[in-house]
Amino acid sequence: VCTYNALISGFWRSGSIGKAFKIISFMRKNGCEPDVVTYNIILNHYCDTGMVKDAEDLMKKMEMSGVNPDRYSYNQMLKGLCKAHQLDKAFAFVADHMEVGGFCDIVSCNILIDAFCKARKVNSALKLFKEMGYKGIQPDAVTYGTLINGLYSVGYHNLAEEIFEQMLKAQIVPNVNLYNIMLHNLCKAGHFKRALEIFSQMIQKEVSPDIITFNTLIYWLGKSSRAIEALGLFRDMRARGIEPDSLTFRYLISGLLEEGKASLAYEVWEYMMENGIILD
RNA sequence: CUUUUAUUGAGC
Repeated sequence: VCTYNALISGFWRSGSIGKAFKIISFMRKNGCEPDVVTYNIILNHYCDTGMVKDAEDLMKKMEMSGVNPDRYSYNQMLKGLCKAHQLDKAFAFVADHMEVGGFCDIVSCNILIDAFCKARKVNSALKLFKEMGYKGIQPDAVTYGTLINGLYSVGYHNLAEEIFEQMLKAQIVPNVNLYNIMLHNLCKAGHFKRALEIFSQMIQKEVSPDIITFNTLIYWLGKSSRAIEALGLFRDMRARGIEPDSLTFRYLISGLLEEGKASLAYEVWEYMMENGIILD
C-alpha cells in the first residue's frame, strides 16, 4: 500500500491525475484496498483546487467504506473549507467532527488563525491564539509566522513586532519561513534598516536563508533605489550555494535598470544566459 | 523522505 500511495502522490504532484486513478483501480484489482493515506492524497488535491464539494463527498465515501478519517483528513478538509471562504461551515465542521474526536491540534489552530487573518478578522485570530494556550496547545513557529504575517497585512506593525519578540522570549526557534515573513513585511513597510538587522539575526541564529529570503530582499531593495545592495546580496547568495532563479534575475535586473545602471544589468543578464535561465 | 498548516508583485 505504501508503494502504491507513493506512486499516486507522485503522479498527482506532476499532474498525471489519470495515471493516479489507474493505479488505484489496479491496486483494487490486486486485492489491495485504498487506505486512509490514499484517500488523504486525493482529499488534499480536492481541497487545494477548491473542489470542496468533491472533498466532502469523498469524506462520506471513506466513512462508508470503513476507512476512518484521521487528523490529516480533517485538517485538510478544514483547510479546504477555509480556502473556499466558508468559514461558518468550517466552524461547524470543527464542532461536529473534530472536537468530539479530539482531532483539534496545532495544525487545525494554525489553519484557523490563517483563515481569520485572511478574512481580516485579526481580533478573532488573536483570540484563538490566546485560547489555544489554555487548551494545552502550544503555538509553534508556524502559528507565530501566520499570525505575524496577518498582523502586518492589516497594518498592525507594532503588535507584529511585539509578538515576534514574545516568540523569541518563549524560546520558540524561528525558522526560515518566519524570517522570510518578517523580512517581507519590514521591507514592504520601508523599514530596511530593521530588515537588515533581522537578516543578521537570522544568520547569527544559524537559520540558513533560502531562495525566498534572497528574492524578497533583492526585490524590495531594487524597488527602493538600493540596487547596489541587491547586487551584493546576489553575490552573497551564490557564495552560500543558493542558485538564483528567474525571479531573482527579474527583480535584480529591473532594480538596476530603474537606476539607469544598464551595464551592470547587462552583466547580470549575461550571467543568467550562461546559466540557461529564461525570464518568463 | 506515502498524505495536512504560514513566506518571494501591488491595491481594494
